[in-house]
Amino acid sequence: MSEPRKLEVLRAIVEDYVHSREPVGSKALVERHHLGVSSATIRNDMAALEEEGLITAPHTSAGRIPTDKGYRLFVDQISAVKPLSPAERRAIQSLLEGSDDLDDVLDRTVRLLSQLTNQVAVVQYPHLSRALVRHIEFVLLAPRKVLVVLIANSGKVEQRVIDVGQDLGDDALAGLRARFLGSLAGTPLSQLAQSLPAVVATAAPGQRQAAQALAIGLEALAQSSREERMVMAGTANLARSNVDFPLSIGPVLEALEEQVVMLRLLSEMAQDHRGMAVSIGREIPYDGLAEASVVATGYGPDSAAKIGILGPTRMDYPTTMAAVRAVARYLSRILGP
Amino acid sequence: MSEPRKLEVLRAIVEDYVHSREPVGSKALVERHHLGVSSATIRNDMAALEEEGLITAPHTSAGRIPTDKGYRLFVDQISAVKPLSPAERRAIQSLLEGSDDLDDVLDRTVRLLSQLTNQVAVVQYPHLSRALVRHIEFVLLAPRKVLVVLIANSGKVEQRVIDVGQDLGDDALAGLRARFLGSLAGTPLSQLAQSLPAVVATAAPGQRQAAQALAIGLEALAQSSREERMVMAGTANLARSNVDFPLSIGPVLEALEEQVVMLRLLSEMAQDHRGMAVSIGREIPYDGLAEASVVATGYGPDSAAKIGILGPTRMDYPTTMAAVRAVARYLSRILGP
DNA sequence: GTTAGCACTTGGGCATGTCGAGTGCTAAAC
DNA sequence: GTTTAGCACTCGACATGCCCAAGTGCTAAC
Repeated sequence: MSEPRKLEVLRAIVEDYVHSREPVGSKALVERHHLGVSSATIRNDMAALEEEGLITAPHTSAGRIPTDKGYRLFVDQISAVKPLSPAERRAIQSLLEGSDDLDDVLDRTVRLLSQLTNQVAVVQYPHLSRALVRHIEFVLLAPRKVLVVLIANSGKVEQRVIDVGQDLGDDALAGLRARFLGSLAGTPLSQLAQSLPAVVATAAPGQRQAAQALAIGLEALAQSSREERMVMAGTANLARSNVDFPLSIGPVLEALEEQVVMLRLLSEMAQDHRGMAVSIGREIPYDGLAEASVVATGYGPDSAAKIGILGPTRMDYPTTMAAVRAVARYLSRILGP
Repeated sequence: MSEPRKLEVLRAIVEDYVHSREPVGSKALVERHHLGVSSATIRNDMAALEEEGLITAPHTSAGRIPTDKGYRLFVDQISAVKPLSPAERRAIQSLLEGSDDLDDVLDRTVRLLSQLTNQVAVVQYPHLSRALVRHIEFVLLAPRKVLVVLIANSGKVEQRVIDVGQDLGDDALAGLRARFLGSLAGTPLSQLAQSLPAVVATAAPGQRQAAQALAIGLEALAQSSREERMVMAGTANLARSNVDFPLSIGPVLEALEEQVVMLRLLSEMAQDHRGMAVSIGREIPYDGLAEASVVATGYGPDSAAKIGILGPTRMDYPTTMAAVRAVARYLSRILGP
């Protein structure tokens, strides 16, 4: 019983099963693939693979299907990332060019990726922790309500309405703005919290309370831009692969809607030597996604933010990985410096 | 055959069917409701109702289920909007208080509404057409790239990066900003387009090109804040009511994702005398939503923006309408002046 | 206008039987 | 030692036939 052939059999099982959604038997295998041995031999190999926990039989006299572990081995050792078709490359290129607004780019990107893969696509907003303060704006909305706007050099804008706790004139507010902006322009968002007290201390005593409130508002903004967000597209694809989620897609939709879950998941995925991160089935520490897999990769300057797809474990990993990687690369290029 | 009793029969059919999801027959009807007549009489009434197209039988020897038209009559003439339970009122109140950031309020609101109704909840961002220009900010990102920020008195912020087409210093940009802001502060967003050319005309000839580009950017921002957005929650509820969407929920998810569809739908729904807007099944001019109903109502100062839910036609309209209305009222109060 | 009674329709559930795919095992062949 | 052929066995998928309960529509009587 040769080891290479066993892997070959696993590969064939994964490919056939992904293609047909039906448990694949020994006979069908020798017919569809020219393995050069008889079905009986394959049966022996399959028994060994089952012994190792790589495949399993849904019931006694059915073919075998890959387990999570089987997919894992397949992804790690067997499959090669398929190149995209020229048509797909063109689609990516044409769809992502001609727009420089961040929201817009990300929106187009997820839609594209979901169409390309027929799965649910997700993309994290780029991290801003190493972004710098570009501009600060205070706008008086009502006697004590101030709209605080924080603009980063990345082009990201965060805003919030806060109650300053004391009446404040336009002039006083402008003065505070100048004070804050003068001290903080160019400060990394990540260090904003440390720098704020010093600024507050320089404010006139009569404005101290307001200055304090504004500082808290700014800190919250810097915080909330580090606390990430994501965009998503293609949830309708889940319905198509209804059959692949035995329990119904409810829990999956819940997970997707609870963005915190997805964001943590994406953040914690480790990339392999190819730069791809793949989590399969129960490897994902979230019950609702026990039948799902996530394929993701980093993008942007330091590859800190992730883009990826979520689909059933029974998925065409090579093609999907190729699409994710290609889209991530184009996205990096567009957002690039 | 009395007309009032026929309506009563329709009411009973709708209520039972919504409750049990099973076609309801004449015998079960007289048992569950004390109608004071025999099943044979009910059969006659049902035949008449079917004649009028208000109910239909899935197959020969099954009970009847309401048609879209039947639901419509039920909603318009028979049902009374149920009052919410005190617990629900409390839930609404406690969940929506303690936050003044628009995004946050809307996010909490949809989540709440989707939980309350067990349906998909959607809410339009408030219209800004009658909002006024509060503040304008230009930030130089790169030699020719300017981030244009438009802040309305409603607290809404819109931003975009534009290419001004010529190199511009910080000082020049500040000058342009003062010029724009001086002329436009307080202008309704809806009239921004008309006012812009005059401002551009006052710019120094050397900055004319940039001023023009900035004006176009501002106009686009005013436009894009009228072009509305929406927030959504509770899509997982669709999976629960899987059975009610015979074809699968795919098309429904597609419609929801294609926000343009939902926004048009919400905008075009007319409210009835109670202030509620209900679209049932095929009344919705979108094939994917043929099995769905939308219950919505306006909120905010002029009730221009809508909040509502989407679910299967087989839904508990009275309770749902009550929840939507209650949430809309609380939301109006919170956003109110 | 209402009721009782009855013949008729029909989908759903159930038991039964058959078929085919697929397995595991053993013994022989290479 | 590995591969192959053969065979008994298992089990789900499918078709068939059957019966039953629910429900209808109609007619005639109240």
